[in-house]
Amino acid sequence: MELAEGKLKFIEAWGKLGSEWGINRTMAQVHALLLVSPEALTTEEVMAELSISRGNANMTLRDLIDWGLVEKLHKTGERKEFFYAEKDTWAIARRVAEERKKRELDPVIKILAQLTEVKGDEKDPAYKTFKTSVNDINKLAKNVSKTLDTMLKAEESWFFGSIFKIFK
Amino acid sequence: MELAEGKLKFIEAWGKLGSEWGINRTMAQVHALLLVSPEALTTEEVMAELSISRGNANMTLRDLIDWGLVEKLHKTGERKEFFYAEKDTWAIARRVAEERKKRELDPVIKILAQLTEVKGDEKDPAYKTFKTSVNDINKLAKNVSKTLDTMLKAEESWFFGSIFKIFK
DNA sequence: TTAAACTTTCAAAAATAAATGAAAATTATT
DNA sequence: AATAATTTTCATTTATTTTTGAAAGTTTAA
Repeated sequence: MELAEGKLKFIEAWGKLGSEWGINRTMAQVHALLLVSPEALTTEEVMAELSISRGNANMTLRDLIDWGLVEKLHKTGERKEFFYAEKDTWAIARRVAEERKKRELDPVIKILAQLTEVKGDEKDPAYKTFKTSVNDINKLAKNVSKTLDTMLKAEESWFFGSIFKIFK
Repeated sequence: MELAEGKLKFIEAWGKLGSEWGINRTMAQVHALLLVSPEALTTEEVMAELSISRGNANMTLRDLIDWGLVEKLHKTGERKEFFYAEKDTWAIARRVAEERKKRELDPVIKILAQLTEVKGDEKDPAYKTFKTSVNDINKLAKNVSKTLDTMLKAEESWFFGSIFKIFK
């Protein structure tokens, strides 16, 4: 396979995975494009490579910056802005996990905590089932949260190395 | 908070979380409803509780069955079908992880494997960056996959218990 | 300060995803 | 076998998400 074809396949695959996980397809594609680009790209270049509009490119790049996955660079003598993607895969995974935890998991945990406070008749099966399900999910969510926190603090080596020693 | 209000809040929160993670909002809501229902419900009941159409209820319930989260029951003397949700939170988490891995992660890993085969000029920065990024992501994806496989085989206690001993 | 270069915004349009509901298909009952 | 109950399908409608592109805003340089 040629580089050009591989690049397209990579961008396509990354975009598909993103959209299946609730991330805008274009955002994932722009990220993929920047990931395989050795140099920082301009908005114009992103627009041309992916055939997207200026507005879309601008908003998507801004989102990627918000996610901490891309940084804006200025080249001396150049007027326009350049965009460069963090290339460290482990750092990327951490940023994404961190951001989604904060944006999505944490709010749910807050609501679950409130729901464990719901009072009712202990004899009522509807109440008992509600309470059990909410309590169990709450416990799971808190454990996931705790595990993520630990992973986020850990170094790359934790994931790529020693962790597997505890698995048979 | 009253049970009725709590139930609504739970269904709403579960639906929102689902939609943020690429799962149809209604599907997550139907799942939430069944999770807090002590008895198996009929299609009619699901339709009424969530104000959705028969077609929607039917398709959603079928999807939940495909995901292995809900089972169809038949009550003696009753003509219609009843739907009951698996209540074990750990089992639910495992089913979801397993299914998404199979449906979404595995295909991407296949593509990444192909992309590591792309040949090119080792002097070309574009090629070098492509190769490095693809290789790194491939390595991460395979590690995630391996970790998930191990978790899927493990027992609940693994997650809720001993794992935390390795964390400080 | 003016004008050109560039970036951002956002209302409207397009694309995509989800829901409806009535008809068709299936299944059970008499 | 006819009919009644129930489930499934799917063309159409509705809702949601994403993209566009032109206008407004901003920055830089002469």
